[in-house]
Amino acid sequence: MPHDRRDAYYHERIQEFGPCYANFNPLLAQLALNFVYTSEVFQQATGRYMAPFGLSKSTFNVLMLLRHGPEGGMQLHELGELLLVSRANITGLVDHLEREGCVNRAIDSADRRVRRANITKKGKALLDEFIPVHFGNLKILLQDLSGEEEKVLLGLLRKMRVSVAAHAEACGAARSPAYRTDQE
Amino acid sequence: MPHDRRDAYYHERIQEFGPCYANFNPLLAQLALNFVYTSEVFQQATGRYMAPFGLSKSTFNVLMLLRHGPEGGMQLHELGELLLVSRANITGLVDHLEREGCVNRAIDSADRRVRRANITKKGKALLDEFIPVHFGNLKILLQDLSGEEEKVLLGLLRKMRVSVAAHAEACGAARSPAYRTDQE
DNA sequence: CGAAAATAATTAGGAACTTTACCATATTTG
DNA sequence: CAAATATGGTAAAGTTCCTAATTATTTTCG
Repeated sequence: MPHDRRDAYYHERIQEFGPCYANFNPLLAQLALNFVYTSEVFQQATGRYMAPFGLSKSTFNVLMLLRHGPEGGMQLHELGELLLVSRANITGLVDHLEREGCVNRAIDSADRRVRRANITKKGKALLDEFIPVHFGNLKILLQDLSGEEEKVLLGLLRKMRVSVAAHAEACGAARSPAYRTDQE
Repeated sequence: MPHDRRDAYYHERIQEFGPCYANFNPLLAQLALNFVYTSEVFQQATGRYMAPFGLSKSTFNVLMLLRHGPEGGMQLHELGELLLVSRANITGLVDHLEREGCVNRAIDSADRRVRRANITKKGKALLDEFIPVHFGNLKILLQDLSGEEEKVLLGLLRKMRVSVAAHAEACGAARSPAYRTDQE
């Protein structure tokens, strides 16, 4: 079943080795290891062609949310919640994007504590330039999956995420720590 | 289809917004965004309960490879290749694990350039303690997926990884940069 | 109303991970 | 043996992320 060396190391011995443990479930074990591994491979490949555009996974996420999110921009606070990072971190990310002119901050007229981050023309132009490259590369990278497989994978990823999010509290892994520490 | 706000933002407008772009494929776009998002949620949840054991995604990967990898340990160089990180990075990771007594380095008797990293008793004991917790938590986190779904997901993740790895070169995202810079 | 609590964002300080570039040592090759 | 190659390590730097403390603003409620 495995197709490369790292997967093979995990696979070969986990079957005989696992049963010593309580809670052992070889399928879950393989799934977790392969999920992390696949995400490393995928994000390394995409990161490689993002870098020349001055984008990283995080800054791309911010720009995509601002572009596809609600009109009028988003509160930094809200961005942080969606991206699962602390407010301190989102401040830094927006600083970075602001320095490059892709985003601006505006004080919310209704609540002056709030800063709304908006994507600028330059930010949109950057996405306009990057996204076709991204889509083209995704088509290449994922070419061995059929459309049907992509659809199934997308559905399972969503289901997995919802499950993990719903049950994270049950294993002491509730929410972003940034929102835990303040609130109790 | 989407089950949360971040996914919804992407989903709602990408359909109408995407067609402006060359290469647009809404399925691939959703797949990429959801893959990254799911991996953030999953790794945040697992990271939360790993931390008290002094483990991170990277150090856990190293220990798992040393435990399940070949007898006699692995070359640092080989570890780096498997984990897709530079030699400088693997040096640091092994330093860290060595400081904590979970790993030791031994000079290879056949080739004295080579250091072999081995997992120690303490490292094994740490895994012995952590893995049952990990498996228990995985069972909780992924409880909304059926066994069949887990099997399908595992298969698709492997297929996706092989595809990405095979075609990474075709979009200028060949190998770990560490192995590119030195070798040409 | 006005004091206390809550909320939004920032700053400061620091840890972890990662990279590139360079260096030291050991091996292989011609 | 000299040159090229291979393995590891060190140094400097950047990114991402965190916690804790601070500032400004708004909300709550006695």
